[in-house]
Amino acid sequence: MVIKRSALRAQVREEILHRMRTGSVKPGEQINEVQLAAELGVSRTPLREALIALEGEGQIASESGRGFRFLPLSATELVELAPVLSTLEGLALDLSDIDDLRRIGAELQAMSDDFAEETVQHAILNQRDDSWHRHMLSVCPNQRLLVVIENVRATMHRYEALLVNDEQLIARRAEEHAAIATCLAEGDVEGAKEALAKNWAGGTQRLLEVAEPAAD
Amino acid sequence: MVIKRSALRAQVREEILHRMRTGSVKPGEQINEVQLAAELGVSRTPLREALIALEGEGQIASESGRGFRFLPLSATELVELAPVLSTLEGLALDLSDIDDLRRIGAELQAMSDDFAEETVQHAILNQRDDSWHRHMLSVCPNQRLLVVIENVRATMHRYEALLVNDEQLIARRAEEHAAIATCLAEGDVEGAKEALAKNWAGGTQRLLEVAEPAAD
DNA sequence: TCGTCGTGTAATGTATACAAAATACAGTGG
DNA sequence: CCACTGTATTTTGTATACATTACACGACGA
Repeated sequence: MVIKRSALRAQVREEILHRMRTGSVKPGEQINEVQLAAELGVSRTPLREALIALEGEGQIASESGRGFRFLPLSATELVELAPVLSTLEGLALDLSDIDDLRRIGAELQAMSDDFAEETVQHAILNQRDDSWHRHMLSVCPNQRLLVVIENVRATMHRYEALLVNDEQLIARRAEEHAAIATCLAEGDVEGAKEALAKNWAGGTQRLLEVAEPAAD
Repeated sequence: MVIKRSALRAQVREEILHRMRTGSVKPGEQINEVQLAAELGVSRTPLREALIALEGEGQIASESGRGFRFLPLSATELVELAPVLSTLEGLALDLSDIDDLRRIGAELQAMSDDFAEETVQHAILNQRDDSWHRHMLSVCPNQRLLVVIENVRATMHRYEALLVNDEQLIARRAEEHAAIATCLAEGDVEGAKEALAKNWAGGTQRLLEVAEPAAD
């Protein structure tokens, strides 16, 4: 086993990301370094390092002399991100070996059945959604593309706190994923890309419906 | 005028990026913080902050306990990045207003003529290449897409030091850009996307030819 | 001779201290 | 009463000091 003794700044970064994704911080809120550092039980140094790393990743904003602030949620951002992501994942499918996709398609079908299972925590659900897409992309040979996709997805993760346990929502996700998987299993890449685009467009749409208050 | 008193870490970040792009640092090289900090005339704090920011941007690597190192150049990376970039820029064209593209196309034609001018420093040339593409994307309404594109381009910038003043190279670039511009001016988006893909594929190909030693 | 262990040195990671900026606020003048 | 200015306080940005980890090197034993 590879033991990675993670630095404090890595742990702090994870904790901040976690708070952003569980909605325990107000988007757009100003960050007080001393306060947050005390809260996390570390000095300002690793905290600032974590904040700067997140800024580089586009997850946090800073203004010189004025410190850091969480990025506000914006309907525009979400709407803009969807076509980017579906295009990139579509490219990933195009670059993948067709036989690999057929094989993976079958596995993805089994996974999408899990989505229809009894009610689960939405955190778990998002995690499954993640691993589903990751599994779909696992046969794509273009590593750089996967990195870019991961970055874009990270940006969208900021919105996941808006999702609640909505039965209908869960059902639709299961349907959509099943549709994609079926296309892949049949080797119909074009159909899968189309279904993928629908999946992302629908996903953002549902988020927007839930999140009226988070106007742009 | 908006005066932005840039923090030290921002200046340091710029300087490091500059060194990476002018080839004055060895790719893959380990970074000695105290040495580099002394060289830049700052303390380790803003230097480390700049390094961490660059790490978040994917421009340098770090291993906990082992510090920072410049990323090695890799032929694979370059090859993988080309389709990502051309796909994204193609998407940008798809999302742009067709009339805007026609107008911009004419302006881009004029700009591509400049590429054919008398020999210029390759730094200047890259700068022009940049502003050419940026101008092409200026009518794309999807701001997030532009951010993602900028990130990918930033990664490719690490390779620009490999380019030398090669007449043939310059000529081909001028041709390719002119081809794209012509398509846009005629409102032929599909043709432009095709030419774009050729441009990026060709660009990376030329880099690879020049840079045999930088094997993966 | 090779491998292992232990020590010393140099590097990174974190905490604290200091400096400089931005904000809040009270006082003054109109 | 409002606007402005100067000062106090808070907060960020940078430097330095300390702790801890990784690395190099040499001694010891097999």
